[in-house]
Amino acid sequence: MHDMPTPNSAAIEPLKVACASCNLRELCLPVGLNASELDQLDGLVAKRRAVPRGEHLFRNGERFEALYAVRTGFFKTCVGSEDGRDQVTGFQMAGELLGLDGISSDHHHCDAVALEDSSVCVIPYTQLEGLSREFSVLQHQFHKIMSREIVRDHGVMLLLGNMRAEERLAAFLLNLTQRLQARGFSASSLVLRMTREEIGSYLGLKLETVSRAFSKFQEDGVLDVKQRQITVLDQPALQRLVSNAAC
Amino acid sequence: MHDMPTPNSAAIEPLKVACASCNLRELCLPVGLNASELDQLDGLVAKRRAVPRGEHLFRNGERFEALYAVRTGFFKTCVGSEDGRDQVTGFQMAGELLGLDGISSDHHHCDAVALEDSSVCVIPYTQLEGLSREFSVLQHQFHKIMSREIVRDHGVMLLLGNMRAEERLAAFLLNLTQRLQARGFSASSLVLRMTREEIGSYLGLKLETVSRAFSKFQEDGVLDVKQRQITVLDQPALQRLVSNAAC
DNA sequence: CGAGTCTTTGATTATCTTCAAATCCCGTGG
DNA sequence: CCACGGGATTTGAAGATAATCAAAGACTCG
Repeated sequence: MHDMPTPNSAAIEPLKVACASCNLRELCLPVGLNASELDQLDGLVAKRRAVPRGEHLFRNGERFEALYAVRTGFFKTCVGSEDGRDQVTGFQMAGELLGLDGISSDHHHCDAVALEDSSVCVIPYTQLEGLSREFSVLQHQFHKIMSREIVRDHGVMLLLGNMRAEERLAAFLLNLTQRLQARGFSASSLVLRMTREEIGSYLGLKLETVSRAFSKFQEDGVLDVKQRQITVLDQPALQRLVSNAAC
Repeated sequence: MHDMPTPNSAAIEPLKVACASCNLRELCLPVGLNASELDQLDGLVAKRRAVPRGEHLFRNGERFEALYAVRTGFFKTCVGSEDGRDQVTGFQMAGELLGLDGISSDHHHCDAVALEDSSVCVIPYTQLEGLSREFSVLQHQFHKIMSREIVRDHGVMLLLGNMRAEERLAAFLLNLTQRLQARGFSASSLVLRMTREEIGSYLGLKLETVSRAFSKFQEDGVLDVKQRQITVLDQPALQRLVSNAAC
């Protein structure tokens, strides 16, 4: 036994990470907290965990103990149908919370997988409940995050229920660029961390259909597509596709 | 002006309704509370509101003030795409909570419409946050309800993304009968409160497709369909359809 | 009883999936 | 440094599923 994290399992780092100095604090759980409250939250978020690309942060059925805030990297969550094939339910980037589904039954209801080398803050759930009984701002922020997830899911249901392939892909790309922009990245240039198949699973499409939609956007001069390197050339065109959905 | 509720607007009844004596307390927010806690929750849930069939309980964009627990009746919630057509995101029956989407931004993000004459308990949200800071059991129960909604939504995403028409309808009917059974109704006989179009909107299908799926189930002896009166004749067949989905 | 809504059913069409094969790309090891 | 291997992506052709269009029939509510 030695101190190095084993290369093939998610390493636990007992490293202290201060929410107070985290550049994600305006996107994450600490929104609105004052200095003293931040300090107490930091006492709770004592652990960080590294998750190498391709590894699970947690699996469907595992006991739920903590929420995870993405610090760096990129995740997908998927639920599995009983026979094996699965549905990607979301992609999570820095500042977003993973594991909310686990509260309902003390067990996780989906898999969370890192799509690139990532690290997360571990937020022990019982302690979070305790602290949010003390600080109404934290309580409210936590509730807002859960509610936002519900609103997001309803948006995905609208997408899956009413939109056609190209409209779905347009909505997906706009959503991604918006979130990247909120984190200081370009609104027009992005590198996809997921495969066509994972995009397809999220959008309720087969990978070939996703690929064809990308090609169509390329032909139409809406996107420049170089494998996973995407440049948005005509954002209004994407917007129009989404707005005119289900006409 | 007179005391009668106006027939075309949801009436406000200042009637005291005791959670403590409500036969839904094992399905609703009060789960796990002791007598004294129940009493305090009752102090908060002071109002009941009647919503006639076809009326809105709240609308997309309205200010969010309170959650609503369905006391009697049946609701649908829908989100609208920008152009007009909308997606039903859920059907709610007795003991289920409406309005959770509103927490995220202090405004409702969907419409809630009564599908039959209904009544709800009004739960002022700020007060609920206050009380759940005092009672950890209430707090946890509330979190579980939000988390359960997220898990449910992920299930719908799986349905919309991976299942074919008949599989979707089977999953829908099994879900309905399970919830009705939990409320003491028959697991094999039910009256649909929604139109084929509303079912279709929820399932991402057109009303004709829903109708054809019902006819197919009737032919195959899986269901007896008399308009909205449905009898499940072969529940295992429905289960198989759902389990084998996306093979 | 009648109007209007809801539902069913048939025929045709659009969209997406499936199957298949070629190509691209990245990391690895020689 | 370059060739190789395997996963990822693109593209084409054929087939399946659900949408659309259309019309008739059934039920509900006033």
